[in-house]
Amino acid sequence: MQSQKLHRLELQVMKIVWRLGKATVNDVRDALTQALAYTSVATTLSHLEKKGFLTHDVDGRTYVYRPLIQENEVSQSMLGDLLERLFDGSVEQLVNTLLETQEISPEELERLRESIVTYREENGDG
Amino acid sequence: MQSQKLHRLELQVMKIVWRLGKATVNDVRDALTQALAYTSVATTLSHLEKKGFLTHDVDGRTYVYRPLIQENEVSQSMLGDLLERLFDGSVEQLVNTLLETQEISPEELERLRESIVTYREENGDG
DNA sequence: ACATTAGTATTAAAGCTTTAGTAGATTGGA
DNA sequence: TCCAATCTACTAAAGCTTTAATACTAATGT
Repeated sequence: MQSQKLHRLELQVMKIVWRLGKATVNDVRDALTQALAYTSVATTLSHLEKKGFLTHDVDGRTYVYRPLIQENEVSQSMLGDLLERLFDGSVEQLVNTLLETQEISPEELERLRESIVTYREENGDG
Repeated sequence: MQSQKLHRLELQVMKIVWRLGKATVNDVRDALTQALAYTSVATTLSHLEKKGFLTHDVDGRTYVYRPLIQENEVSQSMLGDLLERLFDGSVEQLVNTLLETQEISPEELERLRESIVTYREENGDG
């Protein structure tokens, strides 16, 4: 299995493909917020395919790319990586940093608390 | 203010300097897990200084580096960056991904819950 | 058939971090 | 004084992503 780490542009592009389900170069290009040459997008898609994140079907002359890896898998991998590198694996430290920094509404805090309680009931000492 | 984003080696080095409070090239080199040439470490420290993360005092001929930025500041910045890029700013999504992936003990779950409740009381609707 | 359009493949430049060699300077010991 | 050790400064190579130009190919319209 490859590293599952995506760089800035690669991640942007993957996010678009995940959202659309499948996408051509132009689909991706149109969805990007920044202006990029057609060939730049094509190269990036090609790289992502070579790295095993995408594959393509052919429609006429056009490549239609689709994900070979799920967004969740990449999210978990990259978040886990940051957890190690930044917080020495301490989930608590990470969450506390999050609480300190982000402005979180009471409603979201309540949902967070519920998530934790639910998770604890499902996996915990029960 | 600069970007406050540190790359792999830069972060490793900063972590050592943060931990030690101040450090020479050899201090950092000894603390690194991987073997690196003296000059590689020196160059990295020099880069970090140029970027404004460190400064140095002179002790004899030797530079003694010390942080100009706190670990917490960098952690917040980099975590916030990942939050945006990976989870579109949704703290909930991030935390849920964390819960799914990491094996968290019942004790740690309880502490997480308490953190959230405490935070809510301090900042919330109260 | 031919020109135009719209694709992909190839190649490479630009910009970045990482890594380290070499040179120059300074200190300390014999 | 001179040699060895040790430090920084300078330079640059290697490896990476990003960006895009150019070349080539296939389809389309007239």
